[in-house]
Amino acid sequence: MGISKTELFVENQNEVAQVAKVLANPARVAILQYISKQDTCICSDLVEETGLAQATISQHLSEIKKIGLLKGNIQGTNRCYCIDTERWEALHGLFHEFFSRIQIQCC
Amino acid sequence: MGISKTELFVENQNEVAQVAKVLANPARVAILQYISKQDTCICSDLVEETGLAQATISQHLSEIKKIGLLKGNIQGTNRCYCIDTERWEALHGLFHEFFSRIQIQCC
DNA sequence: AAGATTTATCGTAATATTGCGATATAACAA
DNA sequence: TTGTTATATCGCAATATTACGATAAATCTT
Repeated sequence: MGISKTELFVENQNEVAQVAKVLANPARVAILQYISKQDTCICSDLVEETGLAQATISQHLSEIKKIGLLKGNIQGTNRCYCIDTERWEALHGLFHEFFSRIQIQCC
Repeated sequence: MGISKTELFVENQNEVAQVAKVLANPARVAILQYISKQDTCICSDLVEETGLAQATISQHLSEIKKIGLLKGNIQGTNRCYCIDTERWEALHGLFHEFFSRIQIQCC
């Protein structure tokens, strides 16, 4: 296999899982943190910052982009990768809700 | 490859990633939600509930267990899987912090 | 135009994940 | 003890992920 049976689950569960999958790699966590901390937004010092190859970083960025977390202003050769605030807050809410909805009254 | 270079990243980043990996599958999300909603805690109607095979559910439970989210009271044949409240709240905090720490001042 | 710089994409190897059937293990019931 | 029920583990096949080098594409510099 290697493929999740998404059709068995409700949309919310699949969405949590899909976003979690993007966060499920320390490089992508680091990339998100790094991008957010740059005033300048002139990115891909990420290669130097993380020690990963440029191709690898580019791939990770595209995974992050897929869930709508990146807003890129392309300024010539230096792409400017920025976090999409609205989307970020939406995902924050998604996870907050997930963690809050659990009722623990058990054993 | 297929293996993340965890040595390149700080502990916090690896921890977020490790937990996210567990949440990165809709079956595990569903299992967590289901377990939390049961007053009774007599689990593994999970097989019937999710439509996945028993072996698969058992495997997912063991992944969830690995990050400390399950407290199992074994009562005879019916294992009782329960969510570990403290751990749950700790992970809630971990993700809340992750989402909050991002400063968005960019582009 | 020609070279330099930056990012994206392709192809590939190594490893991980997902899901399942078959079987093992453990505890209860009769 | 024997059978039943519930869960765990093993082995496997299909697919996904991770990382990288090589190369393409795009833009800037001169």
